[in-house]
Amino acid sequence: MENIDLSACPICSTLNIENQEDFLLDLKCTIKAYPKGELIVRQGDVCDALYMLMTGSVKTEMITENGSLLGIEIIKAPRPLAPAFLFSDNNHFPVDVTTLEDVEIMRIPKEEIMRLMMTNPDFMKQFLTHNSNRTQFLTNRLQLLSIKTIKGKLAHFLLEQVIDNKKTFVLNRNQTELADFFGVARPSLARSLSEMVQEGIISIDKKEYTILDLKKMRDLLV
Amino acid sequence: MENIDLSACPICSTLNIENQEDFLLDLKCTIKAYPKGELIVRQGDVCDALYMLMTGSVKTEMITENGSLLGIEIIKAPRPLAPAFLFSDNNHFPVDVTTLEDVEIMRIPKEEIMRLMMTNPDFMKQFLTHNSNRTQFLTNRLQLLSIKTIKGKLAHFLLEQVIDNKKTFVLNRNQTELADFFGVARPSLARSLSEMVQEGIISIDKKEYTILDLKKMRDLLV
DNA sequence: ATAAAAGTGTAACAGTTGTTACACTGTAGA
DNA sequence: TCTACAGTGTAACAACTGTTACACTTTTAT
Repeated sequence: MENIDLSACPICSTLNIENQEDFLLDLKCTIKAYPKGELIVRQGDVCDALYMLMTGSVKTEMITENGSLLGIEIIKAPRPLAPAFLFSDNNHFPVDVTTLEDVEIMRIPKEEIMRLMMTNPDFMKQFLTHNSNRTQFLTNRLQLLSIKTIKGKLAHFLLEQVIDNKKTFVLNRNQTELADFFGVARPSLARSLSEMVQEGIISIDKKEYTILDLKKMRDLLV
Repeated sequence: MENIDLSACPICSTLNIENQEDFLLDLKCTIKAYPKGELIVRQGDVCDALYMLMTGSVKTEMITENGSLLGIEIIKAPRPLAPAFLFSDNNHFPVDVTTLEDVEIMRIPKEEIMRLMMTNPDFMKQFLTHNSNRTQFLTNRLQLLSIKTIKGKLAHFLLEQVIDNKKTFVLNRNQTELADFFGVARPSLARSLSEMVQEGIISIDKKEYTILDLKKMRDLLV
């Protein structure tokens, strides 16, 4: 807990370092630890406080009405969980949250967040920006899901991983998790992947993917 | 413009009526009118001001990379358009916005919104709540899209329209728009609808839908 | 009132994905 | 090191959706 680096947190980084000590002391909050592999929040749970992931990582997923899973994202500390839902009229968590390793979570009451925003304009701005970014993430997710073919989804997703023109990258999801993320069946995803390998579009080595043919890849989006 | 009822606006309703006059006079904003059927915002346009829909209605839709449409929502005045994106790091509109009738739109600079939030805690809270509600909407949209069968989507969507146990309701979308909303092909949607009618689950008269068999309807979600 | 446009019903067929099953491989823990 | 177990590759078949086409109806505009 002492070694938390608030400056890495997307909503707290503007708090002055000199204030950080006082900030943490003043803040009315509770910290709780959870072991690896535990379901810590259920879809539908009331969200009346900000849950800040201090250490470790978690995954969030949505259970659709037909019972199938939809992976949403993997969150690494430090970052707040579902900050947007703290203020919504229907303040319930939209996802299940499961720990991927041992984690610590700080629970900050809604009133405290309100107070912080009132007294600290930078915090408010950061909170807004972070929520906006989350919305953008969801919008992107929506776009991915609306692509109808699995190869199309793969192309969209893999092209997104290309940073600085580096065509080799490592994913943090295995095939099963990727299938959940896309909302498709695992064998179907495997089939599409192996076809893309056969067609010389990509190569795969464990979780390391390499894009071999950018043009063919882009064609999959059409 | 004079007959705008700010109290109906989800982010301005807490402004005192006595303030409303001054509020509108003080506010540095511009108002612009657009005719029906015009594309007024393109996906990707920079969003550096809050666009408040004052009169009329618009629809928003997303163009996926394969060129197909995905209808997002229909917005009626008064309501802000895409308020969440005003503060995101990548402040670009995620959707196309097209007018459904003659509209008036007020453009309020980002700085003005910041000022309002600083000076008016209620406004801030409302702004936050509204953005949270938008996120919830997107989450729900995500859930709808992740349902794999068209009948499943229809069941999810139609059951959502049942308010106060009233099993007859009027949709504000025609079949073509509904297909876009679901991200499916129009003839496919028509087929599913006519099958559901034949099976005695629903009846349809123009845009008026009646749920005849709740049990069968719920079974479609499994 | 009438023509043009938009929206709907329907069909045949192709294409893609889901389901289920099973063998195989890699990995982590005893 | 060995043993579970999770993860992967693959196949056959069923199920569902997309595509295309066209007739028909309703709405809109002149």
